Amino acid sequence: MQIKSTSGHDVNLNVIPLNITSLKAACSQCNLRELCLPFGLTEKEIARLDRMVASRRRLKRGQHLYRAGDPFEAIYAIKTGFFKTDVLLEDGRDQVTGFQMAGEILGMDGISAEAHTCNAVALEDSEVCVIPFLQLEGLSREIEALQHHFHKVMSREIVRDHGVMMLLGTMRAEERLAAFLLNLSQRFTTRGYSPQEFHLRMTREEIGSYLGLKLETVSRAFSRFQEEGFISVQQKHIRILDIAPLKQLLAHSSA
Amino acid sequence: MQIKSTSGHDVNLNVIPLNITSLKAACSQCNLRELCLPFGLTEKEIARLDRMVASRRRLKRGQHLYRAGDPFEAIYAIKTGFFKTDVLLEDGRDQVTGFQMAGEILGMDGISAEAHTCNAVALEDSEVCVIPFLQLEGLSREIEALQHHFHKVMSREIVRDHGVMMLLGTMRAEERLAAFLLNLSQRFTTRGYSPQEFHLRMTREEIGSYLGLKLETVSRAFSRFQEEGFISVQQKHIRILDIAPLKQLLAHSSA
DNA sequence: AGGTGCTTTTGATCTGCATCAAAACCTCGC
DNA sequence: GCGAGGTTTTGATGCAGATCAAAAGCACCT
Repeated sequence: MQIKSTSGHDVNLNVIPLNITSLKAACSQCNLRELCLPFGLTEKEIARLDRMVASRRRLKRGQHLYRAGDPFEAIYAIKTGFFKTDVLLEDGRDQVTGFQMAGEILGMDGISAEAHTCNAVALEDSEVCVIPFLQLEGLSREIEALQHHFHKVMSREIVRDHGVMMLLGTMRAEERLAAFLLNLSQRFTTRGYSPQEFHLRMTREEIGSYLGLKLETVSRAFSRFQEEGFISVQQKHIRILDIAPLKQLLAHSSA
Repeated sequence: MQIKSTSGHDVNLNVIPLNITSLKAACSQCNLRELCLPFGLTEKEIARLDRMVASRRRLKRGQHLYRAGDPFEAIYAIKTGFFKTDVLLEDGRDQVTGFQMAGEILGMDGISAEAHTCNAVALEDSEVCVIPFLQLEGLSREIEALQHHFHKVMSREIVRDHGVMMLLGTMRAEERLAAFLLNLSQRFTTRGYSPQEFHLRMTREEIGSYLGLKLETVSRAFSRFQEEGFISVQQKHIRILDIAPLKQLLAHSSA
């Protein structure tokens, strides 16, 4: 079984290629354009999007992109980095509602009330493209493909949330963690990274909060998966050794 | 303790006033237009919406409005009645993802994949307005207020889902039920019905599925609330006697 | 290099909800 | 009015995951 050292492969795990420094946003140059808002647009249309997405914003690890209550003005496309979103109850309890990576859109929760309803925090040094929302609406009244794709992005968020509700409502601890790992693996694959091997940007506590579990339970589930030989865990470094039993865990509850 | 019969008040609980029979949709005539898609539009703009929302559909209790996998063509505005949406896992487990009432929009989950991802079932005889989606996109490219309001409606769905995730991830059984009852009460109020007294359209099992609990736990929580004098329960008829302790249940976890 | 604080792991025990079971109740068709 | 099927309530017991506790590992600072 392939537990050999990962020496040569780490390179594409932490570093997202092509980290352009210039703050002139340029969807047309961006390697994420097939994942992100420009998807399906013609070159000409992307050029118009370029002009609108005027600025970028860099965030250090731990910095907030926005906080619950902040006035809503823009949505954000993640260019590089990794984020979490969380909501807070008055009594201090909080819940991580999602983890977002390159090419994904943040901030759509703010449209309804013209203020953000959750916090978005960078889990590593990150860079986002700022998309002023009124301008996006303006442009999507002119570019049908942009309008349609934006609707799909919002709808995808709703579908994703339903998946999390399913997870929180019906799954047991190990099923939740399996679903979480498979989901990450899937998303890394889409971005051209290894599906088997990746680095978790979040703590066990944050994973637990997202999955509706305590951090100790998350840790135990990781240990269990490792004992069973499904994965290898070294702190935040995860390697999926055998994906089948993880998938099977989701396929039938009674196991 | 006032558990006396509610004889004189039932009238506005089950029957939604103004049940027009003609199948010519007419947002301009609809008493829900301040809640539903036409919100914020001028009379002229509503008239254009009227022309687009060509048809209505009636459903008997138990009938599906759409099923997971059905091709996506339209979204639906609930004119009268009550729905649930649920998702199914291959192994048979399912999760109710929401309950929808008059003025709310169903079907936005289908936009992303051009197919519905959940089932929508009428919990009582209902009527919906069919809004062909491509036409809606077309019209909202022309009517800025319609576009913006539709985005708000989608965003509201995302925010609602985050609330449910919070509930499922961090709350205990009685807190979940309290949140559920307060949410229903709030929505009935918005629609001009009594906030204190209403009729549940769903079974204990459906409530349980939505709240991530078993039906027995839901039943026990109802009984507990009744013992404490917060509410009176007679089957599906609920009367909120003292709203404060329900709210308090949500305010601080340690109780 | 050593120290401080954070994160993770692991163990022991506790508990809220699930599960199993049965009775009561409500609805509807005949 | 009676019987069948579905829904709800209530009780007894079991268990998954929470909680409490402590040690080990790791990262970052001086």
